[in-house]
Amino acid sequence: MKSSRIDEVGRWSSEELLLRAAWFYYKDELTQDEIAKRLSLSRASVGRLLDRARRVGLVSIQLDTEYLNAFELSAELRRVFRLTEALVVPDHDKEPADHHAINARVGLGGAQFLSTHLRPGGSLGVGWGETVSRVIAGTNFGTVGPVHMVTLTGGVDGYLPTIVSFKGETANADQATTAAVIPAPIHASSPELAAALRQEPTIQQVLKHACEVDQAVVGVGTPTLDATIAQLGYMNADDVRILAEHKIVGDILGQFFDANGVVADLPLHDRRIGIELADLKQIPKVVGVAGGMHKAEAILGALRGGYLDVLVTNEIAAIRLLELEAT
Amino acid sequence: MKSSRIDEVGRWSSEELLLRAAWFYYKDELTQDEIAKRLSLSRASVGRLLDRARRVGLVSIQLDTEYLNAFELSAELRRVFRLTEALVVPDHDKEPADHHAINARVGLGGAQFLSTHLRPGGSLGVGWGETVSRVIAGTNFGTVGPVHMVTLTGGVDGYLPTIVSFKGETANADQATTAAVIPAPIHASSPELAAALRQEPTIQQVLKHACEVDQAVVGVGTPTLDATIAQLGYMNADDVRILAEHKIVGDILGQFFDANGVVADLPLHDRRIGIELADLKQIPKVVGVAGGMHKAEAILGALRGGYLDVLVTNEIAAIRLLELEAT
DNA sequence: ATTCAGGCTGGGCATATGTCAAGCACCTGA
DNA sequence: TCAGGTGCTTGACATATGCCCAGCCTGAAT
Repeated sequence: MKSSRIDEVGRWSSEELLLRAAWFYYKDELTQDEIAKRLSLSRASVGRLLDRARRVGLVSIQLDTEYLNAFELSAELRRVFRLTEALVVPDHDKEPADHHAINARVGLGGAQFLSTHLRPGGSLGVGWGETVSRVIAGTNFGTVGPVHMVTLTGGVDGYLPTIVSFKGETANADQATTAAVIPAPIHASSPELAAALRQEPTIQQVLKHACEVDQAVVGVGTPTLDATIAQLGYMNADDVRILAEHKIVGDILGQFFDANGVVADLPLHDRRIGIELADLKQIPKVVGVAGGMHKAEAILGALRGGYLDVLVTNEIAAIRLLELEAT
Repeated sequence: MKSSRIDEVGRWSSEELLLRAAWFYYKDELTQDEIAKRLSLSRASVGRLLDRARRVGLVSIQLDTEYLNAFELSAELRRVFRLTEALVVPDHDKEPADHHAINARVGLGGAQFLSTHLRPGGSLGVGWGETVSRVIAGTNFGTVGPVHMVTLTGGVDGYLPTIVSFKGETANADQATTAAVIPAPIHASSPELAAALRQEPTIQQVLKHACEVDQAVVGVGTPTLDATIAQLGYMNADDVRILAEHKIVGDILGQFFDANGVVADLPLHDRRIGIELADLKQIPKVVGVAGGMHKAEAILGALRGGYLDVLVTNEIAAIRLLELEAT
């Protein structure tokens, strides 16, 4: 038994073993038992191998874009808001789920979108927020080929560690897929500090790249205390009050806008580090990822402002958006 | 029970239902039981839905290109034969499997390659043969976006019906993905007829397009009676004898070449309808798909002739190729 | 050399999945 | 209207998978 394992398995590296197991299972549709026999290990080990293969992203499951677009709500969103594409992830429960769960689900939708629409060798601007971070975490860059990622704002210290950390996860992806990160928070503690940071050559350079990416993925935030941006301390109750006075409905990349998507003139913006929404508009394909009933008004503002070319959202938000726009 | 099914499920089209089930299962990782509950149908039905979703290609499973390339044999093939890429599909059994099984497996590999390397809006030349037909059948064009396919030779009446038939399978794929087919067999019954067919404007036009595709997928055949081309009656025992006299090792698109990949001057070629191997060389990325011990010499000839930029083969053939080249 | 921690392995059980035969509703043609 | 057929549902069963636990090996610290 042991000798046979050395003969059979021993000469393969751990990665080759993973690959073999995954191929046998997902392509040849062998059962775990059969794989175990052929590889001379226990079925449990094969199960563990497959588990690992899924975790590291060796295997990825995608749904057909055609079908996704055939979803009725998707077609309506495209028509009503003149979007290039719209992806609506179906909800299962009627009752409102918690924000994090929604973000995770919609993030998966964003990942699905990127996985099928990213072009190798292209550049991808990465926005800020929990949902975006979910998107990046869920996207399998290995299947899509080398991509150059650039952050569109500061805020690496918040929700974006996945970008940096993912490089080590896959075997040698770092050769291919690169990431340029703005080394600053999204909001500095004072306007002066923000201005100083914006002058930094390293930051300036990334900002310049950020304006030139061919695709970008951004979240849409709400002007409330439970928003991630507030939870992380970039915004306090006073700020929220001011936002309410200005009739702000939401933000993208930390820039707040009203129901028509017009960016307001706010003190908060002076402390911000990142590209402007005007710059964002110049990016050929901007993918907005946001879901949940509570974000409907914010998303609507973003759509009216024309910042998004593609929207990834969930069912309930899509329905609400169409209701709001119909009235 | 019945009324609830009408309420819940009745208003969704069959396709939306399919999509929902697939999303819940593959993205949200719900169990079939949970999906059944939420969709108000039986678990068995959900199972059937998922089965259908897989069959029509709504869901597709891909392996990470990085890992595939990390496979040791793949790296060696690339190095030794100076290929852009090489995909080696692992074998499970030592004993030689039957040709059809090998073609199916390697074809799946080709499909995996195309799925991750096709570019939407691009054009794909499609060669002739059982393996190529497997590749096309296994490739999910829905996930990759619109592709324009062109046949590189005649022979639709033989092994290529999948190209035509697949259009009806997916919902509205025909809008996006197109296919131009040379309406002729790969070998006409006489040189005169072949010449006449080659003059046909419709055929000429497709041939012209065929030379201009940016990618192509072709098989590699052997000069033997059990080859598909012979089985379908395009070649008889006499032809095979002549091929042997000319020291032919294999063919691509019905053009036969020797161990160095040099195309021989054969009467058989006068009856052929399709682009020349010289034209094939001009295509930026030519993917060769062929596997099995018995095809090693043929593949080696093709590689020496420099016709292929990418090779998809199986393990045993890869090992044999490297052995042959080493001596 | 010894001991301990950590990680991996294989067995066994609970759960999830694939599949079959029987039954039911709906459609069709007489 | 009714008999027969078609296709879908259901429940039950066989199989496959996920998961936990105890045992083993390995490597490091003492």
